[in-house]
Amino acid sequence: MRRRTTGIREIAEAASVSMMTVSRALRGVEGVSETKRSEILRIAQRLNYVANNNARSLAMENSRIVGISLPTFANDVFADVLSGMRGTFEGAGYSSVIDTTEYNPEAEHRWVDQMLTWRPAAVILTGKDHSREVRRKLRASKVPTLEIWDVSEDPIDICVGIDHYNAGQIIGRYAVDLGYHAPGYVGAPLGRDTRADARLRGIREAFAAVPGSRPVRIAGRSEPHAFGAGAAGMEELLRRERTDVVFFLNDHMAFGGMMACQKHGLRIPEDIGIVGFNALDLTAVLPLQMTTAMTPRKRIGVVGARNLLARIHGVESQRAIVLPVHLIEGQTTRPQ
Amino acid sequence: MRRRTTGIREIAEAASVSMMTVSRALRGVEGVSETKRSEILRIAQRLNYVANNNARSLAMENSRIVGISLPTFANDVFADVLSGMRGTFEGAGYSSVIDTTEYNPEAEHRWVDQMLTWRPAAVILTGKDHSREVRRKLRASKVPTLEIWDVSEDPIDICVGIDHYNAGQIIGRYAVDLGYHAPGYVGAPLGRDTRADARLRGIREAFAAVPGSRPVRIAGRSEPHAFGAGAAGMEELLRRERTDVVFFLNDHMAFGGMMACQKHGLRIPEDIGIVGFNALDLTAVLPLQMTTAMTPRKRIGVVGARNLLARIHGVESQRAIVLPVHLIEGQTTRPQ
DNA sequence: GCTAACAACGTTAGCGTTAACGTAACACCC
DNA sequence: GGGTGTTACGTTAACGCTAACGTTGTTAGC
Repeated sequence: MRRRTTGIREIAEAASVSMMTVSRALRGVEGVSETKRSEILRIAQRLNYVANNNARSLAMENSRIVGISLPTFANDVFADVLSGMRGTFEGAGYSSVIDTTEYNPEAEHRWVDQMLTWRPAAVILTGKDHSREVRRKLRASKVPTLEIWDVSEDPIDICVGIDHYNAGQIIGRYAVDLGYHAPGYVGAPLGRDTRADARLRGIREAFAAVPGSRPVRIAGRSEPHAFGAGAAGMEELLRRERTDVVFFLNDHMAFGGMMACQKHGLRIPEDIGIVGFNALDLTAVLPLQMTTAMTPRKRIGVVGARNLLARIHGVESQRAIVLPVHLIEGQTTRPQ
Repeated sequence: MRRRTTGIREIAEAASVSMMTVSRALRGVEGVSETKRSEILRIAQRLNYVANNNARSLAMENSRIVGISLPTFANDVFADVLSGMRGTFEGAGYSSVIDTTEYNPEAEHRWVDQMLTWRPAAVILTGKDHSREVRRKLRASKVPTLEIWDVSEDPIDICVGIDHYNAGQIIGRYAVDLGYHAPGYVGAPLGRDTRADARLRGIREAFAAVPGSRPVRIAGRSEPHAFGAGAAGMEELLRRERTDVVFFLNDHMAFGGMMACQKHGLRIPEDIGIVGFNALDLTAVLPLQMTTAMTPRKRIGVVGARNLLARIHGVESQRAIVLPVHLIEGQTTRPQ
């Protein structure tokens, strides 16, 4: 039985020191003279040494991995959140392992099971709605857990996000104040994206409070591609009944909806109002500035990562952090 | 010194069998009677057993992880490629660990170093251009390696992608055939995205072959957001000189460019032609079907993953696979 | 009734690393 | 010169799991 790969034992032999000294030298912890350390590093390099993280994580009973679960990559929102988080983690020496659930709770459950077998330093989930089992397992594992994008009064551990219901109210009330009274909504099928559902409730609430307003008509599309789904949802709404303002799940869908309106000869905002969500890059280049809500996506990532790092290091902090959403009064709704 | 977590030893004691039997039962390999297997699984469940992948990977000297390196998440192209790959891997019991390099070769190098410490079952890189060290380390590690999106005559191991130079020629020649002769290009700064650079060379080549054509004027933007970058690049081009057709790095940038044209009162396609790339979802909802090139993104993912799996299982296959790109003759260039 | 074959287990020896503890050498201080 | 630190190491025993091989019991075949 022969050794095949070079490990710290081989380095130790080559340097005539103990394995422990090599381990210390490679990790950069104290207890080794600078002379020896640099010699050991040189030898490691020469032997093409590649550390074995599996062995390290086993010995330390915890890995420097942060697991991140997102619903989808096909959404600029999560690209922004990620870019906010990744930098912070990498700076602190953690690697992130990302996966998507495609809005499927079972996939999330499987992912958590799989993730925990790696003994991660922390876990990040999207949203506040998780199966009872997922919550139980994460809490039992004692792994620091961060929930992002949505906020909960009873997070698994800590959470950072926005209040989606309130965001819905904000854009809903704005439309109400502009005199709209026949609202429509185009999003995903109910139950799929619970954050979007919460916003819809906020919008409904805003209109329900006004006498003479019709309830919000909804059309839900589950296509993976936002632009097409927005256009298709708008078409469906147009076929079914007249609305004077339509809210969309996000800006990309809203743009798809605008294109459908244009195709049908509807002028924006004269004939119909359009309200997006998120204030994505797209909205800035349109000839009509879109009415939408600016969500602090990058900040959610940064604040979340920072708090989670503190949590990993044992610092207790605020369990739930709500970041503000700002309305953008654009030109796709009628002027005041 | 006490045991804290429950491992297969605890299960073995509770079930009055050896650790090895538990290991076999949990892994679902043969050598255990069905009666015992189900009993062991029940006990494992009851004891809240969570497998330890670090220990398993250490013992097996290889993990069931596939590392995937992408340039960015802020690009629908890679979301499509990913969705094509992920399904295949998960079906085969592999987890994917995704990271982005943000087009930075050093970040890629660091990522490879980090990845190899996990002893992955395979590694996937984007593009064919990697530092000499990265190539050496991956080859020395014997880890099956797949390069996607671009193709190379000398891949590290295997590759699946499209011929970007040829794709550039295809859209370039199409524009030449339509009679355009003052071309422009809006993309990323040269050297950042080597695939886009190859396409630009193809476009240039197409125009260079035609007498009377001006060389391609270029504008490069490095903003992370495609729509804004496309608009800004177009503005820059308009400020500098007249062009009769503009190629963009991708469809989203092209749309940004179209909006800039509209702002300046330029009609499409009467005053200026617009050519995108990728045939993303967006192009289907526009009132003017965009002239672009359809790239087989999902198929790259599927074919790549399948070939890589074969490679993991020791099956030798074609080292380089080139998939076709189809021109979409839209309405943002003048009719024939 | 003996052997061969096989299924169903158990034993042993690692996998590469680190934590915890031990030790030798030397300095320092009255 | 005895006690007390401090620095720079070394030794030992895990960490949780699996590969390889060994053992036992049962059945089949003649």
